[in-house]
Amino acid sequence: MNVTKEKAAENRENLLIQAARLFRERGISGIGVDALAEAANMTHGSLYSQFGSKDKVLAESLTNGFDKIIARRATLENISEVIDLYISSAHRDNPGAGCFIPTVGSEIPRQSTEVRARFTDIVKRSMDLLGSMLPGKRKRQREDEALPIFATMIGTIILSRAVDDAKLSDRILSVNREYLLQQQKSQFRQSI
Amino acid sequence: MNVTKEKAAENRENLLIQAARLFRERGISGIGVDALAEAANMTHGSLYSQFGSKDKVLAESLTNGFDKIIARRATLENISEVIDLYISSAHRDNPGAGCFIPTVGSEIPRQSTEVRARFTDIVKRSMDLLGSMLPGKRKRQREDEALPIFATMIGTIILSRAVDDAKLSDRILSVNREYLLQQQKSQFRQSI
DNA sequence: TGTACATCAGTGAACGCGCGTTCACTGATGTAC
DNA sequence: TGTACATCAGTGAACGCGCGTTCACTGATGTAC
Repeated sequence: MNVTKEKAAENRENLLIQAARLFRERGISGIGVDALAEAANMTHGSLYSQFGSKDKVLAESLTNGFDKIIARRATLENISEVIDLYISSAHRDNPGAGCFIPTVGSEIPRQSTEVRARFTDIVKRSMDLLGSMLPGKRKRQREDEALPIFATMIGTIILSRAVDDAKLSDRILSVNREYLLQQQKSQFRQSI
Repeated sequence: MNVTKEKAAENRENLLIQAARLFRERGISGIGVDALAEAANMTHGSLYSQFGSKDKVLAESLTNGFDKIIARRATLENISEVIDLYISSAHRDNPGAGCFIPTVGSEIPRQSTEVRARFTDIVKRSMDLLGSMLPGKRKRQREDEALPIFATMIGTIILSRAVDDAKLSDRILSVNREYLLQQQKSQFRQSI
């Protein structure tokens, strides 16, 4: 080893950070092993020495990236804050730092067993997190309350990014954000 | 020409049908020109003679495919019927015959100007169609009512397809379908 | 503490393969007279 | 209606390129004595 164990771990972590960004920016089949390695100042051979395959890089970067999103948002307690953050132009315009689901979600059905399992875990943890901010009595009930909100947020970001018309994109964001926030308010009134 | 104009138009139409299916089944970057041509019993050279590029095939197949979905569903008048059809295991399990948005939506931001324009047109026509089934007084208002429903349907199908757990997938479908249908009912009651 | 050796992260050339696209050519269809 | 020619959908070899992966090798770090 011409590098300390510490340095190797640092290189590995750096690769995962770049990979998480690039998969979200360009899609799974839109980024190659060479480009992933280069973004982390590695050779592709070094990437293979660390991970063994592109698929493993994807699997690891999904979990690692999601952990980082959660850590960054640990202060959020209110579902309305989450809705505001998620359905925002900042999120729409920065896929590389945002949620994995709208960026790689439609490629997941064609991925390996391991990648699908990791992705499913992300979905479950998201349901759990959103559910913890909702008023239902049982965990299951809270998750069920979270599901339509979750799906709406995902669909909204996909539409707002795909559309070729800035005004329409802003409209999609604001209409759906207001819809979800309004619904939360009336839900809250009902529960008093 | 070793083929009549009629036969050439038929070949073109056939290619578009196969392309619309394959783009939805495997994603835009997941299917190659050779495979597209082969699925329509063409050579890739013939495809280039007809379309000039993969991008043009995609652009044409988006519009052509969406027209066909609309034609097939011309009898639908009720938003609840649309929700039932869209958020169904049949739709989840047959991406090749379903809506384009959950399958290619996240790849659209990286496509050509023409493809993005075609896709935006599909989004606008979908908003218009869903809006026409909603009670708002003005067209704009009806579209705004349609947007959260539209986004929820898209997000729901993406989640249900991506997830590696049949029970969870079914649950996502049924919870979100019931949510939207229930919401329509209460909306309807309010409007009487 | 000094020496000998094992480890293994990282290097970079090379692999076969499929990608999107080009191009010279074919030959039946369609058209002009 | 018959003949000569233009059209152009379709053919298939070839292009350069990037893909994911393999592999023999390097050499500083880490370890055993």
